[in-house]
Amino acid sequence: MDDVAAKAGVSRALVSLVMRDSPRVSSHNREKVLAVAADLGYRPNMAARNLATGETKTIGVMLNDIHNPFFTAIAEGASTAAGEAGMQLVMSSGWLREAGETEAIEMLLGMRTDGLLLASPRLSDVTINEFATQAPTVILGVWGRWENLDSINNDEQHGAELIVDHLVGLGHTRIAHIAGNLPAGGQQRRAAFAEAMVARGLAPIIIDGDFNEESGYEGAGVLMSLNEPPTAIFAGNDLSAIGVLSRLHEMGIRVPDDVSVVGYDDTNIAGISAVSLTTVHQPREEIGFIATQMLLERIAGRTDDRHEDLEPRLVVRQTTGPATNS
Amino acid sequence: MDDVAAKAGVSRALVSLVMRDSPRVSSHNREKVLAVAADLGYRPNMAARNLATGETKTIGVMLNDIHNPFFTAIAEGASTAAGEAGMQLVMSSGWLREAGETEAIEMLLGMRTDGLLLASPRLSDVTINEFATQAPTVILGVWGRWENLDSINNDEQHGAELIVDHLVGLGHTRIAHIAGNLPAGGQQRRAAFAEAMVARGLAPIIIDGDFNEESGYEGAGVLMSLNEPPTAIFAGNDLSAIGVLSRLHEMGIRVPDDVSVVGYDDTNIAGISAVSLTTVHQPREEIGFIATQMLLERIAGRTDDRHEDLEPRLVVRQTTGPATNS
DNA sequence: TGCAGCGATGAAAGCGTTTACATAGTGGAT
DNA sequence: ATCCACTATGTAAACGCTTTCATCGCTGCA
Repeated sequence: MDDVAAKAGVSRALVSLVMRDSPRVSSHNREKVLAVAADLGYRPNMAARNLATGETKTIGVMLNDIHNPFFTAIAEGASTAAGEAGMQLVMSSGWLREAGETEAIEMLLGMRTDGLLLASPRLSDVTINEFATQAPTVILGVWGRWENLDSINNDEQHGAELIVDHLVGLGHTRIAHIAGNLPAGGQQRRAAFAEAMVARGLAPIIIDGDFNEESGYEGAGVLMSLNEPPTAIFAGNDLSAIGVLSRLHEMGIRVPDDVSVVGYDDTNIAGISAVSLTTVHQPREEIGFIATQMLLERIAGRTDDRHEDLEPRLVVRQTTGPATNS
Repeated sequence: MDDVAAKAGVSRALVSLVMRDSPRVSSHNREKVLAVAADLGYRPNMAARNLATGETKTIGVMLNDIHNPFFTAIAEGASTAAGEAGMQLVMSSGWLREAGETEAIEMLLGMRTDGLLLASPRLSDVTINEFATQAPTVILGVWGRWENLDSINNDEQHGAELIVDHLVGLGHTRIAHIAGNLPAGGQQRRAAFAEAMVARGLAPIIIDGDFNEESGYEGAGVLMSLNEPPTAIFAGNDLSAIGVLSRLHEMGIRVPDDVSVVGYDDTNIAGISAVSLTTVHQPREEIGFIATQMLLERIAGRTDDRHEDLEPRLVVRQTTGPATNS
């Protein structure tokens, strides 16, 4: 900074003003300083600025799993909202491991991002509430007892009902669910499914999994080897539905002729014609966008907790069809 | 920090030593300090530490497009390598826009990450070489005249030959390529394709696109409306191949009966049974892993440039088949 | 008894900014 | 000439840590 000031023939203070583009600088000097800075490759040291101002103009995003297009879409929405507010995004992924998430969040907290956006963390309520005391936080995709943070969620109840109704309407009665694994969410999706089934007098078939392809793949294998295999499978999310499709395909089981498959999230994979997965739509970019706006409000000083619920919508494609009587 | 020192009844210096887990601290005091720190929710301020030490123990990763599973796989490999070396990863995405990439890199440079990993940037050679003077840099996925940085690449020449040979072997002669858009790469893949075709006495059909679904979708539409449409389409990467498949499906064109489709990268989408895309395999995680190791070496002081070339391998699945005589 | 070595201390400088403040120079309007 | 608004300057403190250095008390060993 000294170098720039010297070479531009102005004071350090002025350079500082220019770098923060303050309006109280003559355009003449502004340009001069910027030119010299570019020439010298000078770039303000964010660490120093951060130390001095106490803010980083950065929001930290922890994504449950960067492999899942659902989360990258959320990141995209977040990026847009942050950009509009002149903020940067720092992303980190939990890599589907609890320890990975903790590390990622610790890092973000360590770098003192102005806020924290947690996309479907698998940590416990308690842990998350604790993190939330350290920085303005918005969490999305999981239900829990939140304190001191905003949340934005999908109405799991309704989503599960949409799916069950759709399948029941097609004549299915043996419907299975490959559940995902999100402790903090209190297994809402799984519970909602069970409830919806029971409410219709049907027995919920549920096996454990995780929100990835492997567990869909494994789960489908398990389910189809039952004495009375299900005629429809509701996977925890699109990714695991893809796994289910692969396994069924390998087993020579036709979809939807023999078995119907439903996902959740409506990621772009679901829309591919070759896949054409029936799923529940969630406005992904919008979720990220709104969540970030809520976070910005919180950073700006809002202190009351806000909890938003988004209505899911069923998208019927070609992986669901009438049940075969067997 | 003062608070922790006070509450633990030790000096600030000692707390500092503990936080950096220096061996010169008695285990008694270490535990005590750690306990107090956890209790108080104290976490060293990275900005301050960074200012004092001049290093961040962080490597910045700029991904061409976070939506593309190819890049997230690379990030995963990078994360593993970084983790082993006690470093953190900060990711940012270029969102397929040049300005987005510049911003992302500027941010990483601003936060003074110890190194820069650029995954298929679309910026010009000149720009990238300039950035590389500011921090140890490794670039991957693009060919260019690099100075002062390491690179790791795919042998495009060979990859294109594999594809062309495969298709020609199936009897195809009208083979089209939907090119991607990476200025710095000098359009290597496109050139390699053209060369391979010409070498076999065939006319290369090439249209412009970008490495995403949309451009595959658009491109397929354009290609199939030609008077003499191609019998095989080589998309720039898997993502755009997916777009091609969708468009063909919509147009009622059967794959591979009417038209064969080939991708590039062998992302996990390609492997889905429902898609089963013939493509060229690249060891994604490994690329990220190796690139990060090279970067770590560079950070550690190596100054000579290293350029690695990885051999591609054709994975034949079900989107390619014999050419129909038409 | 003396000495080495270890663990700990306290003080102080430094990292690169921002920020507040007091000061000063330059026109232009009055 | 006088005054004001505007732009710029110089200084100094502060941000929260690391690092160095001289010092010190303790333990155990020769």
